[in-house]
Amino acid sequence: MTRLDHAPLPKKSPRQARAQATYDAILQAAAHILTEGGPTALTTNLVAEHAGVSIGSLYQYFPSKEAIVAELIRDLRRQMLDDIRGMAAFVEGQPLRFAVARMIRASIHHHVHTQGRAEVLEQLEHHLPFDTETEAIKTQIIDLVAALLDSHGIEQPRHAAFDMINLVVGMAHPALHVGETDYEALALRIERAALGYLGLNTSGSVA
Amino acid sequence: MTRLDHAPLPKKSPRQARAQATYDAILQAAAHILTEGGPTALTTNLVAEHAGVSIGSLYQYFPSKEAIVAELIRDLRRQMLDDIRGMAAFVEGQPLRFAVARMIRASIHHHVHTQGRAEVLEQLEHHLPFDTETEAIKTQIIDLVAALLDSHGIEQPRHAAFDMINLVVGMAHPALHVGETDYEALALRIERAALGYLGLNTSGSVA
Amino acid sequence: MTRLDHAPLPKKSPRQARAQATYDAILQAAAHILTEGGPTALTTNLVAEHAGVSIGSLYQYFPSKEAIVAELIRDLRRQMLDDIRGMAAFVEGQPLRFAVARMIRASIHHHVHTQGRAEVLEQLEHHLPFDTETEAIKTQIIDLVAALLDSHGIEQPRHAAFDMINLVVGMAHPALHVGETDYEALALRIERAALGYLGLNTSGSVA
Amino acid sequence: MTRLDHAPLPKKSPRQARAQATYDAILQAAAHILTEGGPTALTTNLVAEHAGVSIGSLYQYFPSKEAIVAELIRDLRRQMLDDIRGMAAFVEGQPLRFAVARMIRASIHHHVHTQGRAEVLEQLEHHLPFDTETEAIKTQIIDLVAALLDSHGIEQPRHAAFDMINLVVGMAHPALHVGETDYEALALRIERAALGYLGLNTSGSVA
DNA sequence: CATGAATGAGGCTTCATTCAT
DNA sequence: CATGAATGAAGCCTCATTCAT
Repeated sequence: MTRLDHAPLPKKSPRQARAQATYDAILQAAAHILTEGGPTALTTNLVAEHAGVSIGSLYQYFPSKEAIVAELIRDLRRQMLDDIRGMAAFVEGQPLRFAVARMIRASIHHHVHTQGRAEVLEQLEHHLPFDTETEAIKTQIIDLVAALLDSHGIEQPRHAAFDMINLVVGMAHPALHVGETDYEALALRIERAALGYLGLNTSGSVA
Repeated sequence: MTRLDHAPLPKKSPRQARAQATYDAILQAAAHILTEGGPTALTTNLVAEHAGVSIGSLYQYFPSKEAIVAELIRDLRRQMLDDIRGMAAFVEGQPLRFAVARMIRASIHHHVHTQGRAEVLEQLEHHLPFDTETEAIKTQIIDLVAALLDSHGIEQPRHAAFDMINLVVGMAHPALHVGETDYEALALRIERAALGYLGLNTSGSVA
Repeated sequence: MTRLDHAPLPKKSPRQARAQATYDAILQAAAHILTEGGPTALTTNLVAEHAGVSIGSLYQYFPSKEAIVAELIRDLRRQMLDDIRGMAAFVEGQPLRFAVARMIRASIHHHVHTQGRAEVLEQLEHHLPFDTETEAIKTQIIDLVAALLDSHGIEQPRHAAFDMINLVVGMAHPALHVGETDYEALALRIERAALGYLGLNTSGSVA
Repeated sequence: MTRLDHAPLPKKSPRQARAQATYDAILQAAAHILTEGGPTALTTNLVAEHAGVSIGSLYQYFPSKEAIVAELIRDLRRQMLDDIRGMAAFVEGQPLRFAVARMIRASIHHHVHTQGRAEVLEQLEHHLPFDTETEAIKTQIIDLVAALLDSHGIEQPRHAAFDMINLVVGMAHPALHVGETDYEALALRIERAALGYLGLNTSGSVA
């Protein structure tokens, strides 16, 4: 159960257009199977079939099944980072309340958009060898949020960023999972908790 | 994709003392393997071996591997319910702030106590057939918290209970996973979010 | 694949009434399971359960599963022999045509009466070690029929007896299996073949 | 106890020459094991071993053990149908006596040729889910014989075909099983019964 | 490079049988 | 003797991966 092996990287960077297409098809197929059938449904043969390539070809592009999952995770994290980057740029110079509101909506949007892919992949990530790039991205995400909080004078910004992300995800994810569709109402509820955490007194009370 | 099958129940209730010991040993072994090696490490043969019984004995008590996991989940939920019951009784008549503080500590304690078992089991629960008892317990947990919140005048208490539980678990769980050991500090941070959610203004600000 | 081992005999002759009851209950349970669920449904534990005894007790009376089946087969053959004996006595001194007619009806009756038990048991018999008693009974059955035929001047009576039995069973069994319920019509059809075999010209033609 | 499931079909038709060889080897091995050791000897691992392929390969071509047996049965029935077709064409326009004689010899030949495979497979067929193709073939066989009988003015030709087939098989099969090798003598005995059944008076009597 | 046939370790489960109580 | 807990060999099957064509 070593957790220190080298993370599985894609075997080779696709040089040609066709190769790139195959590569992408495999990832898409894997993502699709994962969201539809869960982790146990993800078999290399099924992925190859869905991707319309032979099992042999699949192994040309990925050294192992884990490598596919790892790449899926990296993709997701990259996209997350991009979203957060965009959001951070957008709220630059705006008051903290506004920034927090944006962040929460962005998070909800992200979850809805990736429709459950995030859930399964995060589960699988736990049982994958440590991946440098993924960790780097996660660090960047924390850093971005921390910088944002720091610029508003929040103490221990990295700590706070960690908590904030967990708070938002922790509340949004189960609600969405259970079928909640009123995203704005959900966002407002999460906002109360987030602002409370940050010590920004909210005007009214639920009680 | 049926989710309506019969939930896997233990096959046969142990009548002799020896049987009870075997039964317990199997569950303990399974829990141990799950926390140490994750879902993929959980094989029936390994469970039997760790439990010090034959594979045949394992199948005397559980009709399938899933049934073991299902029972583990039920155990966890029952324990959760007990903890919450105790907590609810303890905070009876106390102010909401106090109740919330207790609830958060209880939750953290529970997580620490079950050391990650909760995480894996919740993941696995998603891919198991619907289990009436487990769902019943979860409902009772929500009901208890909802009643608590309701007694303090919180609006939409069931909704709030759902959010509160996710908030607490969502924040506590990753922090503990990452190795945080200052439980009191963690509790205080979660408290700020919780009180904010409930609209109970906190005195100071982080900023 | 030796076929020469000793046939499995019941472990001990039951001396007491209770023992006899248990012994019978086991055989009945086995017969029932066999007719209902076929050979694959016959497991020792299930037999014990149906018989209302513990698996340990079952093994007090029968040394193995095969022994149960072997006893079931012996039972069936004994009953067959009895039926044929009765029939042979009944047709004593009657013309051959009459005897044949009786024999056919008796055979059909026997099959209907044991409702499929005969089929399954005959199949199983092929894969059981040679059983002296069963073979002895089968010989006696042939002998009885042969004597009957001989008394009517049929040549090579043992050979003819063998053929006659197969003819009757071979025609009756599939027809009954397919659901034929007009036993008399079936008997008449078989009779034509039997009489033809024996060289007793039938009055009319099907054509 | 459903009998309405899909019949087990071979999983994947072999595209390469190597594949076809593997496919055939599996079926041959299964047939061999079945005739030598009976149903209980037929294990997937043994089949794979005898076929000289890995167990994985076996499951590339057959989704289950039952599927192998089902295919063996279909093979046998197809071959039977072919034999009967040839025989029917051959006796076209010939007198019924001649046709019957041919049919009986063909049947004996078929049994000898498939050396007991028929016996075991017919037994196993009872415990297999309904197979459309097999049933279709059986119907065609009956139809062919019925047409033959009908062309000779036999009443209720389908009924008669059913009886005739059972008569012939019912007599031939046990005799051959018991080791009879004088096929012509056997054929003549069966002929007497068959002609008797059809109402074609035989010249002499056994008596 | 693509293909897909082949591999085989290993997972789940059954069930005849033994044996301590 | 009865009980039923325990055993474990052995069967069925999956699926990640390799390799000849």
